[in-house]
Amino acid sequence: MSWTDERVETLKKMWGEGQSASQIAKELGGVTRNAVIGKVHRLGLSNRAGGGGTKAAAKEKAPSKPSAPKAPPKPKTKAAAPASKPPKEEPELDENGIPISAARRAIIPAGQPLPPQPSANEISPEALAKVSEIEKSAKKISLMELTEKTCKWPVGDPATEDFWFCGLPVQSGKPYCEAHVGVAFQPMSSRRDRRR
DNA sequence: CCCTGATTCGC
DNA sequence: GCGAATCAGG
Repeated sequence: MSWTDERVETLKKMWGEGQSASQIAKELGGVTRNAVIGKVHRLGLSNRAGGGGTKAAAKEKAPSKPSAPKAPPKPKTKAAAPASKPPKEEPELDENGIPISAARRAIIPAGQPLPPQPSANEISPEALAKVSEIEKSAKKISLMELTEKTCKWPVGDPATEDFWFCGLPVQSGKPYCEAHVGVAFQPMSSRRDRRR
């Protein structure tokens, strides 16, 4: 794949929207996130702030190897694991030693945390705005499509067709994407004014 | 371990 | 110019 005008345009657009390099790479297809990042740099828009030339991101990398011709710095020696591979799918055990049935996995892909809809909660307007924004581009996946890596934030009314899960990439080990993590784990400052 | 972007360097 | 490998961090 080459960087056609269209692809570059998509790249710029998505990068401008704050999409991650990996997401952009996935969208474009045929490229890795490295390729995307590399292109971003070559295009000179590595910094999303840009505006004023504030080269704040002056990260000093250790020059490291001024003279180290052939000194394997990273012996990624992944010693070939012998072969203790009981090919049979052993019933994976839960943290409590409880076997997890495949059926159960299918039903509840990533766990059970069905989040509370903070509906009328007082959340940072910014966080809410962010959520509404990302929900527009949410993948709108179904329950069955949830994985450990998809945001499990439910949107809409489960009793209607107008119900789906965010599905965007989760931040880390969290069950939600970054935006939803923002509203899901609110520090604590809602019910404080309950002046009794 | 998952992920991020940043840099280097052979192609 | 390109992007894999690597680095440095969250």
